[in-house]
This record gives sequence, C-alpha cells and structure tokens, in this order.
Amino acid sequence: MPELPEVETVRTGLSRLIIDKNIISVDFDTPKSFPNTNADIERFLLNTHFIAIRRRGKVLMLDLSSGYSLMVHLKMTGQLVYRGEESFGAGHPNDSLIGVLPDKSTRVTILLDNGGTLFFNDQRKFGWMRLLPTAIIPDEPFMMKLGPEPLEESFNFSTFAAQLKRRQNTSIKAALLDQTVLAGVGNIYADETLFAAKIHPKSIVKFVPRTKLKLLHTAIKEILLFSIEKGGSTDRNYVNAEGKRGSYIDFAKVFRKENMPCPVCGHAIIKIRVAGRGTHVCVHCQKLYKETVK
DNA sequence: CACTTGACCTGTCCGC
DNA sequence: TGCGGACAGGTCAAGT
Repeated sequence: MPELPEVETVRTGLSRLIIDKNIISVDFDTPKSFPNTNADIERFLLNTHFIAIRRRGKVLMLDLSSGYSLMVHLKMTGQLVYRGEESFGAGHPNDSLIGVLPDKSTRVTILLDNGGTLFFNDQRKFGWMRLLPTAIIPDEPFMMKLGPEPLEESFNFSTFAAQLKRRQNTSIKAALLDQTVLAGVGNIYADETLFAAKIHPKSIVKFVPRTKLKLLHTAIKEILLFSIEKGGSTDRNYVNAEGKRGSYIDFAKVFRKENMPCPVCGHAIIKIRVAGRGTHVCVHCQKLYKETVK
C-alpha cells in the first residue's frame, strides 16, 4: 500500500513526466473523487501547467502555474499513472501491473497538451484528489497534524523520542502508524522496522528501552531509504507513475512472510493482530516489553 | 486528552 | 459453480 517510499517513487516519476505539461481537460466520475466546482476547475486547473511535484508524508502535491495545487492521497489502492502518447493504452508487458487505461478503477483523467494523460485510479475509492490554493495547503487540518518527515536531517533521535512521549501507553506499532508521531510509515514499514530493531510490535512504548528505540530510529531511516531505492513495495495494487511495480517486497524480512523461516534465527514468522492490523513478527527475535525491564 | 474500534469501499480468497 | 464471510489497511469519527 502506498506509504512514504511508494509515494516518493510516484513523486520522482511524475517530476520526470509531467512538469511543464499543460492541462487540456479533466474528467472525473463522482464529486467524491474530485470535490471541486466547475468554476474552480476552469479558472485554476485548465490551461495551467505543473511546476513542481512535492510530497509530505503520504500526501502528494502537484503544484500548478495558477497558484493552485492538486493535493492527492492514494490511501490503500490509489494510483497516479502517466501514459504518454506512444504507450497510451498499450500497457507494459514485462513489469506493468496494469493494462489499458482508463479502466473501471479510473476516477480522474487529466489530458495533457503533449498527448499524454494522467490517470488517478482507485479501486476502493478511499483516496482523494482535490484542487486548492498552494499557499493554504500547510494550514489544512490534515497537514497541520502531521508529524516530522522521517528522512529529514532534523528527524534525529531526540525528535523521535519527544514525539513518542504523547503515545506512552499504546503499542509501539500503533505509535509508528500514528501520522502525528511521524509522517509516512504504514503497515509494511512498521513491521519491517520493528523486526530490524528486534522489538515486538505489541510492546508498550514506555517500557521499550532507549537503546531499542535508537535502533528503531535508525531502522526507520535506513529501511525507508532502501525501499525508495527499490521503487517501493508492490503488495497488491501499488504502481509507480509509469504503471510499474516496486521491488522492495522481495527484500522484506517479515511482511507477508507468515509460516516462513525468520531470516535471522529460522523460527517461523507468525501473523497476529496489533492496532487492528495484520502484523508479522518473529517472536524469537523480537522482544515483548510490557513491563519495566530489570 | 489518550486510546480503541468501526466505517468507508471493492476485489480476492477460502470453505462449504 | 456459486455464495457468504473474512480480509486487505489509511484515516477519521465516535466510542470508552
């Protein structure tokens, strides 16, 4: 599912593909997918061009020359896929997960002046795309609440520890998934980083030793960066801006590895439920901290 | 305020 | 073969 590395991969792809391209037309299925008025669309979207593609947490911002931006959240099954004139409708036989576009999951279709098309697909309709003034994006309630960017230099260990102070009595996994603690980690990278730090996901935050939290902080940075190198994780639906898969999942140690041997100790990885999510853990390697350690 | 649970959706898989 | 139900998991609203 699109988490920070997947959204970042889409961002770099779109930066390469649609910057400076002019928007000729936009078409969408329902207002839920694109809740803007026709007047706003005509004034601030049509006949403007993309000047920058930015990311904050799992949110994408496609900045336009009109002073407005398309803000996009892919949620679980969202895709932002560009098809150039040459590849239009053709798909990619080798590494594309998707075929001819538009398909039944297509919510928004944006036609560009170079003959290319930007598709916003979303099978489960949880995602959204909307047009709003670039300047007010930071004031949006969702953006206001977001925690620090884990890959920024300023996200050092003391920042991480300070953020966790607000979630002392919950599980460490619930804390990692909380976007106000840090922005961009979802189910895959929560499981993978906790495995790397040898912390059981059900561990209560206040009982996790500082040394383990330091390992976790380092693992977050390293694993997110590594996944970006691999183009993110394609578990089911995720594809990049060209409709292609990411390969991080091939390197995952525990995610979707239930009943398989732990790569460190060989014990079987089990799947449990933590914070309402499917959670993968090696109970032999990952220690459960539920009370003060002596 | 801190924390947990259910709702939002649709496609897929599993058991009968 | 079809059908019901569980499951997938990001975020928010409503619950304790």
